[in-house]
Amino acid sequence: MAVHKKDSFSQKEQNLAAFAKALSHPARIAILKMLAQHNECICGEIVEVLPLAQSTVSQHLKELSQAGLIDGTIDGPRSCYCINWKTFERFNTDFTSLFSKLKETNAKCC
Amino acid sequence: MAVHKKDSFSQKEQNLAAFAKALSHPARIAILKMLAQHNECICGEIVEVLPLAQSTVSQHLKELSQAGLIDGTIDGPRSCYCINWKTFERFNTDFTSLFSKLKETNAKCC
DNA sequence: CAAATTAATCGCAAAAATGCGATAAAGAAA
DNA sequence: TTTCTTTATCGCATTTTTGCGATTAATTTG
Repeated sequence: MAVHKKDSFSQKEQNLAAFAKALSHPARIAILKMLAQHNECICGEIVEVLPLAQSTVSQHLKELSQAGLIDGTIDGPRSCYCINWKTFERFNTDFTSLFSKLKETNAKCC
Repeated sequence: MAVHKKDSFSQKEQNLAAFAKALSHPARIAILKMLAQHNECICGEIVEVLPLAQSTVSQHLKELSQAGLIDGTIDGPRSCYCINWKTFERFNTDFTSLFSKLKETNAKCC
C-alpha cells in the first residue's frame, strides 16, 4: 500500500470512518461519557476511574484530541479536557445524510 | 490480557465501541452507503464498485454482518445484502443517551 | 533550591486489523 | 455431467492498535 488504499474512498467516507474509529474503543467511549456528564473540564480524574495505566489513558486522550472530539488545555502540571460538541454535531449530520435518507421507504427484502 | 481488559467496561460502552468499530473503515462506510441508497438487496454489485479484491470485500461484508449492521441471504451462487435499520436505530439511541444529554447546558471551558 | 505531583512521550511487546491470492463451495448454464 | 459464475474461507504477510513501564517535562509545594 504505497499510496494508501483508503485514498480511493471519498473524503466524506474517510471522515466518517475516522470519526467512528475514534469511538471504537470502550475506554474512549468511557472517557467521552465522563466528559459529557460532567459537562465541564475534567482535570486528572480520568486516569483514576479507568482500569488502565496512566500512559495508556494519555494515549487515548491524545487520539480523541486528534480526532477533534475533545479539547484540552495544559494548565501547569495538570491538563483539562472537555468535549468538543461541534465535532459531534458534524458527525451526526454526516451520519444522517449518508444513512438515514431512505429509511421511510425501506422495503425489507433480506 | 488473559481476561480481556475490555471486560472492565460496561456492556453499553462495549456495544457502542463495537458498533463504531464496524463503521471505522471507509470501505465499510461505502458499502453501507450503497445499501442505504439502493434500499434493497444488492447482489454482487458491491465488489465491482469498491477498489478492493473480492476476498477483501467479502471480509468487510462479514464484519458488517457480524455487527448486525446488514442482513444477508445466500441465494444460490449469489448473495444478497441489505441494511438492518433496527441496529442503526439502537446505535442512535445509545449514542444519544450517552452523549447528547447535557448539550444544552454546555458551559464551554477549554 | 529540592522534592513531590501530574501528565506526555518513548520504546517495546503483544494483539488485532487489513489485504490479497489461492482455494473451496454451491449452484446455474452449456 | 462438465464448465462457468459467484461468493466464502484459508493462509500468510504487512500494518496498525493497544498496553505498559520507564522516562521526561513542567509546575507546585516544602
